[in-house]
Amino acid sequence: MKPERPRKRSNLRDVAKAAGVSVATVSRVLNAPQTVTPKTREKVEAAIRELRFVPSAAARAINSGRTRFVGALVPTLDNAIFAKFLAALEQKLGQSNLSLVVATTGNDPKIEAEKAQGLMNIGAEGLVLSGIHHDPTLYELIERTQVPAIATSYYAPQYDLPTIGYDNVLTSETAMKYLVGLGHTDIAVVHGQSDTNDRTRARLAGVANVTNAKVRYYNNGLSLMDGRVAAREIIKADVRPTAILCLSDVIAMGVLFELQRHGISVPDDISLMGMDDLPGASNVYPALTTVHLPVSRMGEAAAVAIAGWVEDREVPEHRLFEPTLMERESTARRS
Amino acid sequence: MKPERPRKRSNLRDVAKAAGVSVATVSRVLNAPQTVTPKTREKVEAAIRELRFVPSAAARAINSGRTRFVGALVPTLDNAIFAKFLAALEQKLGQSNLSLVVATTGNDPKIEAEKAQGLMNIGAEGLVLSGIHHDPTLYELIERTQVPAIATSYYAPQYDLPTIGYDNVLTSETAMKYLVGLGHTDIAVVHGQSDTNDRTRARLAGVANVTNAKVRYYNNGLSLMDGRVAAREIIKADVRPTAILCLSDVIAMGVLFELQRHGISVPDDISLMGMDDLPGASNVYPALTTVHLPVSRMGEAAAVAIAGWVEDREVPEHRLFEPTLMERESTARRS
DNA sequence: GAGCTTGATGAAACTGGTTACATCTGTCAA
DNA sequence: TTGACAGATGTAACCAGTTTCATCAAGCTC
Repeated sequence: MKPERPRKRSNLRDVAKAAGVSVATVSRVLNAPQTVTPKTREKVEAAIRELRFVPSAAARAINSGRTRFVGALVPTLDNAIFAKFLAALEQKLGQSNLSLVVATTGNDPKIEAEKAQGLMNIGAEGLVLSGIHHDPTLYELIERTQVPAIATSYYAPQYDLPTIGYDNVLTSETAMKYLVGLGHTDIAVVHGQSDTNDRTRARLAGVANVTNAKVRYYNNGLSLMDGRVAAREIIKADVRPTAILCLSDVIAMGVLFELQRHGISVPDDISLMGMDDLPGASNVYPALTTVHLPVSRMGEAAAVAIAGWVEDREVPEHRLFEPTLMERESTARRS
Repeated sequence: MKPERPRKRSNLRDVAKAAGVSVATVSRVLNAPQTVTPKTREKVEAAIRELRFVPSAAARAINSGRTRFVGALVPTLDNAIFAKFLAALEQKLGQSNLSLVVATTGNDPKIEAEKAQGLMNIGAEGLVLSGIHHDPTLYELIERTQVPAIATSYYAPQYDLPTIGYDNVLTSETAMKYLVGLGHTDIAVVHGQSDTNDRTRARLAGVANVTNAKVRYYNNGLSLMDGRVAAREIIKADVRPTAILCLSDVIAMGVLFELQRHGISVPDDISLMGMDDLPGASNVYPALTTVHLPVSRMGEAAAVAIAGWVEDREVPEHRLFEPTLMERESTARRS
């Protein structure tokens, strides 16, 4: 019952012929209708409808040199932190009439480099990267194509690419100092893979900067389940730490749920602290003390930066976003 | 210190001239290197490096008629259900060498139609929609451009576009029947906006299909905070319901946290059930009884469907994914 | 009625690739 | 020695738009 597929997509010349005008006139109807007499315009518009003409994006792009989309490379969409970032990025890019192509890298620099190449192959006008740890191939790609590229989630003013993000060292330092300030001297730190993730590495460095506490490290990935596994490890210890710092809220929530499961009260029996301030953090019970990272504002800033670079060739400045301690219910003074 | 930006991007002819060969040869070096003598190939490759030549994606696209990306329109990235969907979609599309452009609509059909137009303007080869409730302009766009488009999260075999998704009516019916089976006859149902969201509407219809229980409805949006607000409402009632069914896990978790905050035990004091089976559901304490929707498999199926349509003009079949009851710890027989 | 301006339209060049077809060179068999 | 054939390369057309510049007609002034 479907209408037969027209043998071929019609183009400008087809329309011009059908309307009895030149291609230039059709082009004008499309881009500057007011310069065309209403009478001819209507003829042309009728032909366009008749032939179901849809201008080819590629042909436009070849003339303007613009494709109007940028690519973003993130480790995963599973973690709300990146989803929130992309939401803000996409939202703000829309204001500059730019679209967002998303590619996930699974934290693998090789895959990231491949996907970046793929984005360039389809015509991305700019790249938004996560972190500052990338494959040489990717740097070479950026160098070769001279594509505008910024690094996010990480502030590093001496870095080759403009960075827009946080001082991840300071972030965990803030958290550690807060816990130490509450009297905790025996702290479990739960984190994700540090080998491929520069933010985790920086956060671990921040932890190490605070020397007046004993720290035990637990490395178990970045998921809720990983947090739960870590919690089981932690409570098995002969002498339990008095506080747990998780370098991501997702982990912290996993830890919290597992502690609850074992009847361990937070913060009465043990203090728990997260990092990122995801929507869940303020809503769980007890509400999670954490370090707020303004990920949405960062996403917007990244959008503005890459848009300005792409549109007006304005190379953006590095941009630092301050973390804020969110003191809530999951931490208490050491009893 | 940066090297001066070359006044202009170099193109095929520039390279050809520099290497002392024809444009055809350069093109061959790019696309079929084995057909070119090693000696000439090297000359050309040297020129390419020298001039920092990068082939134009648009020019390629104009010849192949392919842009190699599809667009996905989702209500939001804030809810993990869509993030998971997109993750699977992007992942699987990659296997067909297709990229994914993401656009968020905020559940507004007008915005959705605009963004869809935007996606077409930049050359999307296919569209993946959420749900089956769309603006007439969007249908018109699909009709006019004849772009492959599928609807997801919703199975509706009589729908114009191929649908890949669930029977949302059955999903909530399953949940209701389970609760009734546990002896609950006074159930609170918490849901998001039904005016713009067809899935919510279908789920409400499923609830209404189960008639042997008294149902009280609470409408408060789809966030954790909305769940908490609903919980406060629910416990204010003179006679509390014995079970709460939330038409989304996010809401259910919000309800759970608020109940915990008020010292109300789940499931001893009240049974709680969610829907979707997000990663959080199985990890919270008590683990949430819910209806599992295979969102990742659906995302993969959507990718395969749209890829097959775009690449091989195979119009996909409607595809139904079965929900599974996940009986966990948050529900109990009515005491 | 000649001269000038203004507005609408068309012809053709141009964007940057791919590719059909022609040409040229060299090898080998008859 | 010639013809056949294969392999490498070049010429030019082609994709589907935009844009420059020329042309032409209408309207206005003097």
